[in-house]
Amino acid sequence: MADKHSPDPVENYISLMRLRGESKCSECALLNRCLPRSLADTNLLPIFESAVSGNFAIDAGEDLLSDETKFSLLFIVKSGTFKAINRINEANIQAFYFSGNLIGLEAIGQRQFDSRIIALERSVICAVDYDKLLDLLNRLNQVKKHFIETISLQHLESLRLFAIIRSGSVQQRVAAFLLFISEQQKRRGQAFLDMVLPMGRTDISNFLGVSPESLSRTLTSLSKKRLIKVFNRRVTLMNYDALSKMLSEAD
Amino acid sequence: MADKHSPDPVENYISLMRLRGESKCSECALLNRCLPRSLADTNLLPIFESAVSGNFAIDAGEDLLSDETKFSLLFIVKSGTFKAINRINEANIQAFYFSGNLIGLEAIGQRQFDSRIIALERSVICAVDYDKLLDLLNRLNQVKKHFIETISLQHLESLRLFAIIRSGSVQQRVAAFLLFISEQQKRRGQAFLDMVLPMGRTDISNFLGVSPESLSRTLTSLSKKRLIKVFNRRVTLMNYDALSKMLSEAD
DNA sequence: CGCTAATTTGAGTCCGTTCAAGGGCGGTGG
DNA sequence: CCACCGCCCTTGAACGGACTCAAATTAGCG
Repeated sequence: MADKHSPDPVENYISLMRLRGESKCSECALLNRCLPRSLADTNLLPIFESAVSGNFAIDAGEDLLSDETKFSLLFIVKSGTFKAINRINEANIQAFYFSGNLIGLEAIGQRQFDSRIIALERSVICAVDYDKLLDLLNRLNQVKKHFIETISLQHLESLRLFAIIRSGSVQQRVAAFLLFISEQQKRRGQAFLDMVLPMGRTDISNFLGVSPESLSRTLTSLSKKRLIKVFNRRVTLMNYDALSKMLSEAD
Repeated sequence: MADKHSPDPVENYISLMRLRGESKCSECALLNRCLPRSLADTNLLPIFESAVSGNFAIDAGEDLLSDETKFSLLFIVKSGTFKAINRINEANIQAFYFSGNLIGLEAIGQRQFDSRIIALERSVICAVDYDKLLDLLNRLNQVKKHFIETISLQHLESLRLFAIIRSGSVQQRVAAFLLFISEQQKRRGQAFLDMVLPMGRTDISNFLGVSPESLSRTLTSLSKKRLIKVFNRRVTLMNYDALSKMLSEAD
C-alpha cells in the first residue's frame, strides 16, 4: 500500500507522547466540551486524569494510526483535523475529525481500528486509556453518562450526514458538507460563516462520493448564485438559509 | 404527514406491554446474543431484568414510535423487522432493524427520537428502561462493557454501509445490500444464502438512494449473470464470492 | 523563479433517472 | 373457487446529470 505513512504508528505515539508532559485536564482549553466536563472544579478530576495517557502533536500528512492498530487508546482531538480512510477502498474517506471529536469510538466493539487516521494539518491529540476509563466510569457517574451520550451523538451525526449525502444531488451534498463544516466551527465557538477547509478538494469529493470535477463545478456554480464565496480553501457562506433549504427541497 | 400511524405511540406501547407479562430474560431465546448475555446462569440476571419494562407485539405497518417520542426506553427486536424513516425527508430510510438489534441508541444523546420506526411485519419487541439500565451498569460490569461495545459496533456497521453505498454504482450498492441482509441472517444463525427480504422494493431503493426502477433492473441483471436468483421477495445468493468482490472492484 | 501537484474548465459519453406502460401478485367479495 | 381490482414490481424509451478523459490554469513549495 502507501509507503509514505509512519511505519509503526502504535510505537510512534507512545514515544511522541513523552514530548509533552501536559496531561492535566484542569489546564486544558477543551475541558468544558470534553468527557470530564462535569468534573470541572471538583476533586474527581484527578481520577479521570489517571486514564489520560498523555498529549502529543502530530504533523500534517502523518498517520495517527493504521487499520492494523489494536484498539486500546481513545483519542481526543485537541486541535487540528484528521481524516479516516478505509483499507478496502483507498479512495474512500470514512470520516473527518475536528477539534473536540473522539477518535476510536467505532473501534471499541471489535478492539481494532479499521481505517487509517491521517492528520490533515499539524494537530494535537490527547490519548485516553480505554480500559482504565471503563473502570473509572463506576466512580464517575456523570462521565459514564456523557461518554455513552457522546457515542450516541456521534452515531446520530453519522446517520444524518449519511441520509443527506446518500439521497441528494451533488449540489445538495456540497451544501450539506459546507453546513456540516460550519456546524463544527460553531460548536468550537468560532465564526461559522467564514471558514477555512482543512482538507483538499479530492478529500471532500471522496467523502461526498462525487468526482472532484463535479465538486469544483458545483462550488463555482454556488458562487455564481451568490450563495457562497470561494477563495481556494477559504469559503464564506453568503446565504445560510438558502443553503439550508437546498437540503430539504426536491432538487 | 401520514395519518395512518398510531396517534400516540408512547401511550400505545405502555398499554400493549400489558398484553404480555413475559419479561424473563432467562426464558428468552435471544439471551445469548443480547445485552445480558454474560449473565446467563448467574444470579445477576434478575438485576438486569429489573430494567426490562416488558415485551409486546406490534403489527405490520404499525409505528413503534414517532420522531416526537421522548427517549426513555431502549427497544430490542426479539423478532421481526423495522424501518426507520426520517421526518425531514419522508422518502428517506435511515436504517433497518432486525432480530437482535437495539433501537434507540442514536436517541440516547439527545433524549429524543428523530425518526419514525415502523414494523415491516408482525414483530415482537422487548423494552428496557434506559435510566434504570444506566444505574445498573455499575453492578453489572460485563453488561456495561457489552452495552458500550454494542453501540460501537452498530456505529461501525453504519459507517461501513455508508462507505459502500455512498461511493459505489447501483450494482455495488445492491450487492452490498444483499450481503448486508445475508450477514444479518448469518448472525441469527439462519441460512445466509437463502433469504426473504422483509421489505418492499421501494424501501430498499430508498435505503440505497436509488430509483426503484434501477433497483429492479439491477436485480434482473444480477440474475442473468447467475449471481443471484430472485423470486419476489425471496433471494438466493448463487455466487457469494463474486458478489463480495464487486464491492472492492472499480466497477 | 521554476517545478510539481492540485484545481478548474471543457467536451463527449454513459449511467441512472424520469416518464409511461405493461404485467403479476395478493386481497376481497361474489 | 374464481373473478375482479389495486398495488407493487418490472420493462421500455428518452432525457439529463454526473462521470470520464484531456487540457489549461493556478497554487504551493523549494
